[in-house]
Amino acid sequence: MVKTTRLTGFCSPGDSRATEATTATQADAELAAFAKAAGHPVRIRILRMLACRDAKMCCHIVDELPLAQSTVSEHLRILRSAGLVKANERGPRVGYCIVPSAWKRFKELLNDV
Amino acid sequence: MVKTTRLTGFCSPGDSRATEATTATQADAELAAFAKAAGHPVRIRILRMLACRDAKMCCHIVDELPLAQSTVSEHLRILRSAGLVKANERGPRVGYCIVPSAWKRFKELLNDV
DNA sequence: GTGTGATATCGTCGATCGACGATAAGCGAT
DNA sequence: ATCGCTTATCGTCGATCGACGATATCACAC
Repeated sequence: MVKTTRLTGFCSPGDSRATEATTATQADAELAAFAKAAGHPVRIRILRMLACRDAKMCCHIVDELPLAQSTVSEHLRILRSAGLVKANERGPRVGYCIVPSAWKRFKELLNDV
Repeated sequence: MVKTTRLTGFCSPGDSRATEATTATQADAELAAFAKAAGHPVRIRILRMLACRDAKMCCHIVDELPLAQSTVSEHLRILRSAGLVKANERGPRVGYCIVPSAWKRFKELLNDV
């Protein structure tokens, strides 16, 4: 009988998952997506670079890393598709910067676990 | 000349990466390892379960997830090898719980970026 | 237009992930 | 000692990752 009741309502008095397990699943996916994007040393390093100076250019990042340009571009694409970074397209020279709201949300989701 | 000076000392007044870029690389790897371990919805969900009630058993987790026992065990192994979770072995019944210090360190590293 | 420098994208390759079933190993109860 | 329950490990398979070189795209200078 324990298993049929599904152990619902065990958790903290938080509102987030009070309704249903399905609600939490969405937040889980969101947090997991952020974490996955951040789950590589090179991407952490890139994020750190961007946090220091806003709108760094891709070639600057390439210069500081022992990686091919295409590889760096790929890491930037991953960070961008996760919403952690955005590109201020200004011609062929793209300025990258962190998206503060996404970064904040990432931390909040982590703190809510 | 910009490249030779390595852009040191640009970042936040945090003490952690004040010394050198090499220091940051180590922190990058540590944070990336945490993030990578957390970078899967199922593992986030498991962490959430463990945060609610300390020392949950593996079979309870399996009951709540639409996954095979071996798969859940594998996710737990990943979380354990990242140091985020530890197992209180008590015979065949293993109680899993979060390692608060590791969790705290994860958040701190994230905040330091 | 043509050339140049900066990025993005494509195709490929080996490595790792994520899932599963099957099996082994461990303790507790019978 | 044996059975049953719980967990870990192994082997496998398809999917995705991470790296690269080559190529395409784009805005600006000329």
